[in-house]
Amino acid sequence: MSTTMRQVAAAAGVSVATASRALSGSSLVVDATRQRVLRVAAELDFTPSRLARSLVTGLTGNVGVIIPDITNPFFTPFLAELESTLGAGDVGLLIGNAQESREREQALVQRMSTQVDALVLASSRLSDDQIVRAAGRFPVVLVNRRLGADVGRPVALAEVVIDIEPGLRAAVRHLHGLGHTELTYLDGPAQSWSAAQKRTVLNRACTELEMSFTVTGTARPDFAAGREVGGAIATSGASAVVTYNDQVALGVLAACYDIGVEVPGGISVIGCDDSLPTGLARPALTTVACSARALGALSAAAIVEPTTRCADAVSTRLVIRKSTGAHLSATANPAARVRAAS
Amino acid sequence: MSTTMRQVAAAAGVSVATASRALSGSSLVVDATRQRVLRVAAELDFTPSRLARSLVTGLTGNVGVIIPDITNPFFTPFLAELESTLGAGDVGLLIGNAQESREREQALVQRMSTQVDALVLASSRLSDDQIVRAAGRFPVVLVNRRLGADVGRPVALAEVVIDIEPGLRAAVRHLHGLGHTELTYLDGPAQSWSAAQKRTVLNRACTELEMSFTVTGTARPDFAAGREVGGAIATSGASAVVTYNDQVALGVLAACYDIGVEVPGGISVIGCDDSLPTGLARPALTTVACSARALGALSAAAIVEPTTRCADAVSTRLVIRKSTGAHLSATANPAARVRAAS
DNA sequence: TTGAAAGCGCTAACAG
DNA sequence: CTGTTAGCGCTTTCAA
Repeated sequence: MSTTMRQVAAAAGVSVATASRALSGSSLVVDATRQRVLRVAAELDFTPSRLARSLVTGLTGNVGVIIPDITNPFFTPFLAELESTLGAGDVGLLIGNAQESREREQALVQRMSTQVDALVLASSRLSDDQIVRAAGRFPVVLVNRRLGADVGRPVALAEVVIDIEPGLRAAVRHLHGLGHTELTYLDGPAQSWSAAQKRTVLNRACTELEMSFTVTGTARPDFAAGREVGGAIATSGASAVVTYNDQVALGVLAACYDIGVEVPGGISVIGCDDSLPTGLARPALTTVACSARALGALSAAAIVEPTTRCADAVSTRLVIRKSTGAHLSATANPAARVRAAS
Repeated sequence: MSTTMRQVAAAAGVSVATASRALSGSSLVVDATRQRVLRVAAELDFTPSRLARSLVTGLTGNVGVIIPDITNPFFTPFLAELESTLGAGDVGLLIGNAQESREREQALVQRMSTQVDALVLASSRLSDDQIVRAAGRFPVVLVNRRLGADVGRPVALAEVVIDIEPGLRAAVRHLHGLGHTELTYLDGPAQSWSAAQKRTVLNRACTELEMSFTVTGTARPDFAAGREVGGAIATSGASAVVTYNDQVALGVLAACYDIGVEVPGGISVIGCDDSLPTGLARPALTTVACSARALGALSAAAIVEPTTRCADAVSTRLVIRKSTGAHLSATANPAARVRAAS
């Protein structure tokens, strides 16, 4: 065991109460005493036990964050921002990786429940019910997800979402303006709220512009998954694809390259997030930009000052680069888009 | 506050001690009683306080992990593996992002010290001294870093490293066999132990094969940094580059593409880690493969069974793909490698 | 300004 | 098998 406050108090010739006050910077202790206690504490390499302190104060000083997949590069800047913002206020982060599993996520919530002051659920795969129940035990910040309209919203629940509609609508308008009459959406995880959200918005936007709309699923929202299905989409007659995120789009780009479909000549590709470093995608990816860091900052704010009970949202906008272009061969045989070389 | 064990005990008509025993699955309680306690606990939605339990047992059930940059895609599979392995044994993970700063890392160690059973320091930027001191307070697993030979090794310290030498040597031999007579190493963070390690090994290997060796630094070990310096290297007469990691290599590839230097025609590029999904790099990247997940598994093992005090290591091997090729124009003007188009 | 004492929620002897 | 008792290390009344 390490040094306890009792030892410090003894060594400094004061009571534990006084030592406690001195260490916590209370004004109810005369300066000379404080100095002495502090010096002794330093000499003894004393670190106060958070556990004991938490037990009596009821505050732990850390917040839990649960994400579906720590391997997903969208979440790491989110976490980094959350951590640096919160860390400045000396709160620690307990990070849980739910691995896209509801059971695992629930287990993590359970496990964290007694050692955090608040919980951030990012892209949660839990049911509305489970979330409401959690929010009954401690403050919850729901990120990139909104509760159904029918459930009673608990007081201790904040929602931080991505306002995807403007960006996504701009994307559809952009494609429409380029002469595309159809759109394929390469979807994300089945349980994902934001995937459903994107589906809905795209569907509506396409309907309004009289474009046909198709949804195709992927196993996981990553490069490999995009690459797996990208080829089939490119050769199936699709002229424009919007993907769940940039990783998937990158995979589609790679697939197109593999089979010799030109982008944007043969097919236009639009990603989501703008999470890729400049120059990584070839051609440069047109995408619905949305800052993961901003999402993290907003989430942190929702914890620090739970004043604003209204739903916060980070904005999105279309960033047009080189992966989208005019729809040239509307009536041509899809196979014609495949270069002879392939 | 939530339900306490005292309330459960009262409702079940037993003492707290019995309730505690029933809940912790002790065999010293008759089955009927246990059932009753368990039922009541479930009804009251009771979750035992980890804090209180930890305070008395001295065990927290969580381990801390500190990494220099959570945004670095090498660490996320490492974390994922660590978490899933450890999580199976019901231990929680406290993750700290040191942001490449020694001060911040030390602060995290301090903060975690009273709420973890062990600490994993990955690619630590701390001084040997600080690490030894930490290991004096609780078990430490040092990952991708080794203490200097002169410091007294504490008992509670395990080292898990990457055995980079075989892979890196194979890389140099590979280039030598291809006719390259010089090698440029694009280095990682200044404080990084593994960067120094790579420098040393490459230098030695080059000397042995009578190849000239140059080291160039980057700001951060990521794509953007690689892209920034990649162009200068490609046009400066270098015929072969080994990078600190795959992200940097990817940046170099992008830079070469930008300025029109062919890979491997104009320059050969070798990465480290093999962390990129298949098909991401164009051309496919020759790399010194090393599994971050294996590193995570080994680290987890070092915590679960601290039996093996010997240094564990994950192996590396050269994976030859398409980014390395014969050194064609040994005497030609470097500028000649730049395509006319650029 | 300081100290003594109570207690946060739980576990672990020790009796019964 | 079960209850009583004593703390784990700290904060916080309440007195002095």
